[in-house]
Amino acid sequence: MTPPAEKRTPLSRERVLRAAVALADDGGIESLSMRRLASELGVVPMALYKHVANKDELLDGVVDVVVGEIDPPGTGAGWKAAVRQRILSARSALQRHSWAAQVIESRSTPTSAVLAYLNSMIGLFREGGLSIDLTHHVMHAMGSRILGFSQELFTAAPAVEPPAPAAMAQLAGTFPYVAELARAAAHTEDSVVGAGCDDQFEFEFALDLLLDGIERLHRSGWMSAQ
Amino acid sequence: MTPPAEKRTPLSRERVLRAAVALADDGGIESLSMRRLASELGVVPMALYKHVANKDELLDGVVDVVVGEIDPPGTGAGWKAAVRQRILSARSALQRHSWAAQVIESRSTPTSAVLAYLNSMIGLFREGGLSIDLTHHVMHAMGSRILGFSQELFTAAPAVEPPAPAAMAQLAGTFPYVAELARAAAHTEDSVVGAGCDDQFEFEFALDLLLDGIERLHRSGWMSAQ
DNA sequence: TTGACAGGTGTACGGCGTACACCCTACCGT
DNA sequence: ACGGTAGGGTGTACGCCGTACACCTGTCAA
Repeated sequence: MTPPAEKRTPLSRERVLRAAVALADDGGIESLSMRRLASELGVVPMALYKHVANKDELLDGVVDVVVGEIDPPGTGAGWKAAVRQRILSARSALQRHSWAAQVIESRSTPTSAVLAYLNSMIGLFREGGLSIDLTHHVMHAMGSRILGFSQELFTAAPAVEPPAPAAMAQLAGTFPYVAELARAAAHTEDSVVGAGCDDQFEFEFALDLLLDGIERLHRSGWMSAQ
Repeated sequence: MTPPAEKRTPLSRERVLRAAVALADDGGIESLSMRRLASELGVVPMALYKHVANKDELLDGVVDVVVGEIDPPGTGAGWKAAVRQRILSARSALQRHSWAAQVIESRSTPTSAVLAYLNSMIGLFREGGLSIDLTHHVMHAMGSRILGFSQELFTAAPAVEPPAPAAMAQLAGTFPYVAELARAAAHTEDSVVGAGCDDQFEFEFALDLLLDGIERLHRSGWMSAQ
C-alpha cells in the first residue's frame, strides 16, 4: 500500500565496504557482523552476499579501504626520509581506524592493495641503493611496523584508570622493576593528561632505531654470509 | 545401569587449561571452543564454568601456561647476551604453540605471568646498567618482540604452494619489486625445501639490529630530551 | 542427622555465518 | 508485445557459539 516511495539506492560492493568501515569505526571490530552491517544498510543479511563472497572477503575489503588511505610516497630526499614519512602516514591511517591492525593481522594472505603498498616500499629501499639481499632482510626486520603497527605488548586501556593507588603498592612488591618503570613513565607525562607514555615518541624512537641500524649496515656494505 | 565404574578424576583448573592447550595445539585456535573443550574432557559444557569464569579467563589461563614454558634468565654474560637468549627461548615457546601469539595479542590486559616475565626482562636491562629512561623506551621499541613475536607481515601458508608459476609472472608485471625480492629469497633457500626464508635467521637479524642499536645508545649515554 | 557446599547436568536464549530456494524487477532479442 | 534471463533483495533454516539459571548429587563437618 505504500506508494512507490523513493527507491533506496541499491547496494554495491563499495557501499557495503564503506558501511563496514563506519560500523567498525564506532563500536569496534566486534560489532562488525554481517547481520548488524545488513541492518545498518536497511537490508536483510543475505543481501550482502550478492556483493561479497563471505565475511573473510568483507574483511579483506575493509583492509583495502584502510590501506588505500595511506599517502603515496613523497619524492626527493633520501630513502630514509621517504620510508620514514610513509610509515608515519601508514601509522596515522591505522590510528584513524583503531581496529584495523587487528584485522590486518588476522588475514592469512595479503590483499593486493597491501601488496601494492609493500611493492612501493621495497622500491624506496632499492632505489635508495640498498642491495636486494639487505632489502630482503630489512623487510623482515621491519615486519608489520612497515604498515604502521605499533607492536606494543598491550594496547591496554589504563588510560581510563590512572595507576590505581592500592594496586600500585602491590605491584611494587611483586614486580619491582615494572613498578619502577611505571613510575618513571608517569613522571615524563609532559604529553596529555595521565596517559602515561607518548605513543608517537615511542613509535618514532623504535622506527629510528631500526632505520639508523639499517643505514649503518648499508653504508658498511653489509651482506649476509654468501 | 552402568556399574559405579571407575570414577573419572575430577576436573580442575589445571586439567582444563592443559586440555585447552592440547586442543589448540592440534586443530588451531579456532577449534578451541568451550563446547569442544568440554566434550574433549568428557563433560558437559557448563561444567567448565566451575573452573574458569568465562572464555576470556580461559584464554588468559592458556597464555599463562605458554609463558610459563619460557626458560628463566641465564646468569653471567652481559645484559645483551642474557636478553638475547631469553627472547630466543620465548620465541621457541611461541613456536611450539603456533596459535599463542594471536591469543596473547588478543588479550587487552597482561596476565600476571606475563607481568612477571616483563619484570625480569626489565631487570636484565636495569642490572646491565641501562638508565630507567633508556630502558623505558627500549621496552616500547622491542614491543611484542620481547615475547618472541616474529611480527612478520603475513604468517602466510605459501609453504604449501611453491611460487605458483603463472601467478609469478603476473606478480612480476604488477609488483616488480615484490617479485624481484621473492626471486632473491628463493635463491637463498639453503634451508629446508622451498620454504623461502629462514625464519630463525630473519628473527635474529632483526633482534640483533635492535640490540646493537640499543647498546650503541647506552654506550653513548643517550637520554631523551629532558 | 543435617545441612552446606563443591562440582557436574539440562535446558534455554540470543547471537553468529551462511546454504538454499524463492521472488521481483529491468532489460533483452525476437 | 512477449517470453527469457539475470541481477539483486528476501525468508527460512541449520549448526555453531558463549553462557545464564535452575537443578541434582555426593562428600564431609558439625
